[in-house]
Amino acid sequence: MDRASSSPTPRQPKVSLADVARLAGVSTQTVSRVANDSPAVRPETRERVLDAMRRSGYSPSFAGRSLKLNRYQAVGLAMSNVVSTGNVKRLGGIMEAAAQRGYAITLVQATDDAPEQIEEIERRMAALPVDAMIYNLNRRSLVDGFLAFVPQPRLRCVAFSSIAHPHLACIDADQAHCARSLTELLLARGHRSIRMVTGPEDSIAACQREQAWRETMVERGLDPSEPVRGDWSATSGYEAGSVIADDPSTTAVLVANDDMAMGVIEALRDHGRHVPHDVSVVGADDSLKWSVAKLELTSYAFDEREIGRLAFETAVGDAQGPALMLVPGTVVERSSVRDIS
Amino acid sequence: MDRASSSPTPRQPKVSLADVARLAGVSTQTVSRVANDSPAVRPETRERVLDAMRRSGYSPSFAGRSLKLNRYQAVGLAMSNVVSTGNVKRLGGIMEAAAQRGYAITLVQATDDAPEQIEEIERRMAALPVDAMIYNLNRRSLVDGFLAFVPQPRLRCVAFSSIAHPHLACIDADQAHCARSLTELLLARGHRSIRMVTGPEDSIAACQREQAWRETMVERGLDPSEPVRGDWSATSGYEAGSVIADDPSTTAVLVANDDMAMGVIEALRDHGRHVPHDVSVVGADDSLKWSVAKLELTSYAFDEREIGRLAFETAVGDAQGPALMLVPGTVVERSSVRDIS
DNA sequence: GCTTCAAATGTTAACGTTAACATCCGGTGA
DNA sequence: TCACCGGATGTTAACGTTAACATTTGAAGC
Repeated sequence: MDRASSSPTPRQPKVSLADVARLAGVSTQTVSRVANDSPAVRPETRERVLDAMRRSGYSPSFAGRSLKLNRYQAVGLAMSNVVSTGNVKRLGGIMEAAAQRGYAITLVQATDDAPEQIEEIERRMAALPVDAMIYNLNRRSLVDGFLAFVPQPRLRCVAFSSIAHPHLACIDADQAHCARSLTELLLARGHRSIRMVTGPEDSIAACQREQAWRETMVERGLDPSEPVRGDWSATSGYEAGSVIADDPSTTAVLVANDDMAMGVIEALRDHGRHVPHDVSVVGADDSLKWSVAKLELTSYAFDEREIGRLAFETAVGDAQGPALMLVPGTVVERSSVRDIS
Repeated sequence: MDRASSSPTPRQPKVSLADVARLAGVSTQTVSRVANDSPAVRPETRERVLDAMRRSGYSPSFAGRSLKLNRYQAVGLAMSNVVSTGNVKRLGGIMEAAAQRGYAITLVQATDDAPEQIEEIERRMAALPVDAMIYNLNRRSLVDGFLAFVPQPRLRCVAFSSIAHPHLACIDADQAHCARSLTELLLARGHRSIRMVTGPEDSIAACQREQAWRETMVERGLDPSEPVRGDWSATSGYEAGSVIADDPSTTAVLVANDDMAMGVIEALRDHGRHVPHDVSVVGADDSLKWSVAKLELTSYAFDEREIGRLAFETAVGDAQGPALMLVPGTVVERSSVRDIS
C-alpha cells in the first residue's frame, strides 16, 4: 500500500445534484431524471433544471453514480509492453470501440514476467473502477501464472493469447493462417525449395508460424529444410540471409517478420543474389513503413485494430463468445515474389 | 448520452466491509482500519480481520472510497492519435510514473480536429474518475479550442504542447534545441552549405525546427537557402532528396525527421551522390530501427519516456511547475556525417 | 361533483466507505 | 478507592447518486 505516500490531490468543491435542485426549485430526483434524459419531465421543468446545471457548473459525480449502479462504464487494460507496434494498434482498436460505447479505458502497467505479479495485478484491478479486464500477456508464463493465481477472477477477463484458458476469453492473431497463406502463395508461384527464417524459440508466434510452414510443405510432399533462427531484428535477418545465400537451390524465403526480411534481402543482395529475380522473399506483419531500393516486400497483414475491437466487445458484450478466437489476416502482395517455371 | 444503449454489464455481488465485519465479529470501522494499515488495531484483531477478508474474498469498492474521499488516484489521458511512435513512448513514461505512485491511467479517445469537441471531452472527463487530466493535443487548433471552450477547467490540466496556455501546464520536446544542435554539429564539422528538408506547414514541430535551423545559420553569418518541404514520409523525403541532389554546392542536409532522411539518402544515392562521402545527412527523432546499406543515420533523440513521466508528475504533483516546460534531447552521432576541410 | 387515471414530481432508503466523535477497558498515580 | 489516561474499538453521519415507491396535479368520463 503506497497510498499513504501519494499526495492528497484534493479536488475542487463539487456541485452536486442537491445544489442544482435547490437552484432550480425541484427535487434531486428530478435533476437526476434530467441528467439521465428521462422522458418523464415536463419540457418547462427540464429547461429550468438544465439552466440551473449550466449556471452552477454541475457535472455528475462518477463515484456517486458508480456506487449506486455498481457499474463503471470502464474496462481495465493490463499491458506489459505498450510500445510494440501490434500492441499499439490493438490499443487503438480498443479505444475506438470503447469510445463508441461510451466506455473509458483504464490502463495499468503489468510489470514484466514475474507470474506471481498477476495476483498483485488482479488484486489491484479488483479495487479499480472497471467492469471487465483485458490482459495483454505477451509471455506464456503470464498465461500460466494467471491460471495458477487467479482461479476464479471476479471480473470478466479477456486476454490476447493464442492458448485457450478456462477462465479467460482468449483472442489472438491467427499465426498459422499467416504462415500457411504465405507458403501457399510461394507454392502457387512455382516455388518448391522454400526456406524459412523463424523467430526466437520462446516466442509462441514464431513457433506457430514455423509449424504452419512445416505442415504446409509436408502436405505438398515437400521436405522442409531446417529453418534459420533469428531474433526478429533486421540484423539477425542479415545473418540468416547470409546463410541462405550460400545455398543456390533455395528460390524462396519465408521470413517470420518484416524487419528480418529486410535484413535477409540486404544480405542476399550483398551476396550477389537479387530479389526477386534470383530469390523471392516474403515477410510477415506488414510493418514496414518504407521500401529499400524500391523493392516492396510482399507480406501478411493482421488487422490489429479489429483484434483490439473484438477484445473490447468480448469484454463488455453480453454474448459469451468462444473461449478461443483466432483472427486471420490477409496476404499483401507486392513486388518481392516472382513466378518461376 | 449513449448510456442507455450500452449493455448493463452487472458485476458479481460484491463483498463489502460490513460482510467482513460480521464475519470477523468487529465493526466496519475496524475493518476499514485494517484495510488502510492503520496502526490503531491490535495485532490479534488485525489477524482475525485479514483472515475474514481472505475467506470472504473481499476487495475494496473503488466507488465507495472515491465517493468518501473525493479523490480517484487516477489521471485521465486524452489522446487523439495513440499510434505515433513518440506518443507511445510518452504513454510508456506516463504509465511507469503512474505505477510508481499507485495511480491508474484512464484513456479517452479525443476524436480528431474539431475544436468544439474539446468541450465534449472536458465534459465527459469531468464525469470520469480522474483527479487530473493530461491532454495530448497534436494540432494547434485543439490548443486554441481548449482556451475558447474551457475557460476554467475543473481539474488540473497538463498538455503536450509547445505553446504556453493560461490554464494549462504545457510540456513538450524542445524542437528548437533539436534543430539548433544538429545544425551546430554540421557547422562544427566544417559544413557551410547546409540545406534543410522540413515538414508540413501546419506542423508546429516542423516550423520550430525550421526556424531554429534558420536562426543558427544566420547567427553564423550564413545564408539559409530555401528549405524543401516534405510531409514526414520517406517518399516525400525521396522527392526532396532528388531536388537537393541537383545542387552540387550542398554538402550537408538537415532533415526534419528520420523517415524523410531515409528517402533523402536513397535519392542522393540514386543521383550518384554518396552519403556521407559526398553529402552529409542528419535526421531527427532517432526513430529508425534498422540501417539502410550499413549507413547509420546521425540523428537527435528525445527522451519521450521522460517527457511522459514529467507530464504525469506535473499532473499529480503538489508543486506548480512553470507554465511551459521544454525538454531538450541529445544528438546521436552515427556515420552519416563526414568532416570537410 | 365524484371517481379514475396518468403524468409529473417528491420522498425514502440504500450503495460502501471513512472522518469525527463516543465509548469501553485496563492500568497508573494520588 | 477513584479519577484519569491512552489505546482499542464502536457509532454516527455524510459523500452523490438512483430505484422504488408515494404523493400531487390536472383532466377525462360518468
